[in-house]
Amino acid sequence: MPKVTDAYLEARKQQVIEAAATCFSQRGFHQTTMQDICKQAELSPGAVYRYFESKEDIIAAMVDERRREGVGLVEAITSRTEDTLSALDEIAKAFFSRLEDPQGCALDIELWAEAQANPRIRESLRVDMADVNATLTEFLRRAQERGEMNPALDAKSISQVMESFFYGLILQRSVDPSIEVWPYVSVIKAMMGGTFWQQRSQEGE
Amino acid sequence: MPKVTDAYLEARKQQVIEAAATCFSQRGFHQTTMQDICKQAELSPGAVYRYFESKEDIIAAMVDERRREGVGLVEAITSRTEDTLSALDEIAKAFFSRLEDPQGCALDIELWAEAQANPRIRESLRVDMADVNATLTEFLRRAQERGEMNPALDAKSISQVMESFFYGLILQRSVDPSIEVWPYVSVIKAMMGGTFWQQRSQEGE
DNA sequence: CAAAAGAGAGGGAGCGTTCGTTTTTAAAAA
DNA sequence: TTTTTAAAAACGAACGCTCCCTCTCTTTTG
Repeated sequence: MPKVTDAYLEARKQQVIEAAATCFSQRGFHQTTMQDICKQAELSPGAVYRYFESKEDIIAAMVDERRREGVGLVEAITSRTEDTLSALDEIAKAFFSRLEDPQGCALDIELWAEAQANPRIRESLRVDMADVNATLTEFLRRAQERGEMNPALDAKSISQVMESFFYGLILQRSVDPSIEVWPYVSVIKAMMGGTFWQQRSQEGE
Repeated sequence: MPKVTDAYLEARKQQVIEAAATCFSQRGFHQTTMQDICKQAELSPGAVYRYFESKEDIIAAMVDERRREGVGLVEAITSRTEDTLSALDEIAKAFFSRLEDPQGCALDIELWAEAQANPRIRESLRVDMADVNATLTEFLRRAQERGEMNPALDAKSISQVMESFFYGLILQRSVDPSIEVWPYVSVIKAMMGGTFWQQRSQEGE
């Protein structure tokens, strides 16, 4: 009879996940201790273990949360924006605005490393990346059909290169945060604009 | 009087570093134990600790080794090849051939994660990446001066984008090894060719 | 033969996790 | 409303285990 609301339980879970995310981004998965997470969450070990079975369970929950956040992004934009150029612009803006969150970037990098040896995380990440890539690829393919983009290039590969623009900058900025985003983006625009659309190759920037 | 040759000592050190690299690429830095490394190197803990003061010391030594390997690469190519296009081709070939080494790629990813929380590794990596970027930037700048490339774009940013081509593919292939390199490279070539050189924008691939 | 090199059991610390206890909760009883 | 009550939730000391590293002893070396 004395049972707290589901919302309360959910809030506690969130509390742990957020605390874990903070710790993980600062010290990495395997260097943060349960004590670290407990202290950050202001909860005792006993309480934390009511909500998660193990440390690995917390990692996985945190990954799934980040996954849910990111996946719908490209889908939402490509489905509501019909103009190719402005859709790509929006996608770029959405992706690169994630660079403003250093904790999120640090977690992403930590995640890539963890995925190497942890099949559970690896599979989560694989599905996530495959989803994003499939959506983007389909969008580019339609643009090619409409004659807006060079049809000689493999749409899937183009998506992969576009994703690399983003992943690569995350990595480089994680080592040297002084790297400016804007000049980097203008190079991308020049590359995209000059190659994909059959128009004059010089557009300024 | 009973002292083994310096070459012998050096060989033992190498033996440990290589064993560590194997373990690290399979299980990650913090999940491989000293016992793992000892077993892989076929040496006892006592022997290993004659050559390295700590586990962290082994990690750092391994990083420095990889660093030395990679740094001279771009420098060698840009200094000996005067033709811009063929130099870029060679650089691309050199970089992407590193993808053939899955252990090396896994180590790189592990390293990026480790650099987040480990200042010693971070600094190593930062210097390394800055060196490569500086060499590539200087090369591109000269090409711009010669009028071979669009001078409106920031050479340093172009270098960073080019590095992203490589880093991004390492990451994507670490999660999904079935990704093909060749179609990816042909997209890069289209992007580079169409934008940087002032010539007809359509070249096939 | 004496010093260097290697072996490997074990110390000490710290980790993830458990579990007996205490506190809080919300419904039932007064 | 106020009091009671029993289950849920939280606490935190401590367990067992594993890890890094040391230290003594043995083997190898020139």
